[in-house]
Amino acid sequence: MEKYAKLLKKHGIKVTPQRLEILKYLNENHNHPTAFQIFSNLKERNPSFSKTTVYNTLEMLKAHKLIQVLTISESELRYEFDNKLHHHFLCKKCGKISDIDVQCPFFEKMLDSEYKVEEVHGYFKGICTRCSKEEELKSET
Amino acid sequence: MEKYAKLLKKHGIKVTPQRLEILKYLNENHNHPTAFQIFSNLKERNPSFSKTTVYNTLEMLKAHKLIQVLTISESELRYEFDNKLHHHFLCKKCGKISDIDVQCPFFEKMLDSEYKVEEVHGYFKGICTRCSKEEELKSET
DNA sequence: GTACTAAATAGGAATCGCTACAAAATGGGA
DNA sequence: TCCCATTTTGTAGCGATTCCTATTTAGTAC
Ligand SMILES: [Mn+2]
Ligand SMILES: [Mn+2]
Ligand SMILES: [Zn+2]
Ligand SMILES: [Zn+2]
Repeated sequence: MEKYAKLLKKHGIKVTPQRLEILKYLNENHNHPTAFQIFSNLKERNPSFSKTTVYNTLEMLKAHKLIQVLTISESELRYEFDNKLHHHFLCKKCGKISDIDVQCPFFEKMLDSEYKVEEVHGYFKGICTRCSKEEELKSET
Repeated sequence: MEKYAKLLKKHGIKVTPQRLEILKYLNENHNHPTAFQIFSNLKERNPSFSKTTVYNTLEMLKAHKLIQVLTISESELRYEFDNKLHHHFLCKKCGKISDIDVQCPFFEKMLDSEYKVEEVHGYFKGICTRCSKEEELKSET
């Protein structure tokens, strides 16, 4: 827990129990959770945990580039602690988001372009392995 | 207008005035509009134009892969008629979305992978040229 | 330890993009 | 023309996010 406190201090962010909990949750859950998933999980242990605090904290962590916000879903934002460059795959059937370990080769070029690039997102969408197999089984009957 | 009708017929979609209007609007406005922008523009000429029709039609066009849905914004979906592979840049200041004419080099590889890829999205986010210059001018005062 | 103060949190209301639903309109075929 | 399936419309509803304000917390000075 001390490492999260250090991280926050390093960025000049005041350390609070709620912020530590959110950081810990993101670090231990690499499934790109929604704000609501974070909220409801933390609320279980601390019933007074507030939804607003989750949104405020995520906003602040994002501003300090400590977390990444994914707009891969059409209906809600997904968050992740890991902020090194990688792509994502969204299964349209089960909703699972997987990491794809490649880096955009245009990133460097874009840095030299007329645009001031701050974020790079690579999203693939389709059907995941598990769901594809399930579909095959169904069609065989 | 006849070309839109042909396009719809080719895909087995029944031709209606509303669908033609939406296709025409998307073809003539390459600024990746929101559903609401489409709706309010078409409503000006035809006051009974319905929001639901816009969403239904966009959903149908998307299902037939006639249009692309962009999840680049954090708050709303953007639509475009052009469905050939290209990337996008979102300016966080003015909200403008620009086309970046590159193709994801991982697309082919992903097609051979365990995933069944149906969509590829490449998003860059930051500050556009115009907004960067405006910022410079401000700081010079 | 107490008092003061600014920042953070909690809880609820409000907003907004999108969807669901049912009634009315449309339009092609008998 | 009449029928019936499809489409459109208008409204209500939903869910993710934001806004607002009272309360709590935590740091500082006395
Ligand atoms: Mn990831
Ligand atoms: Mn485009
Ligand atoms: Zn799946
Ligand atoms: Zn801009």
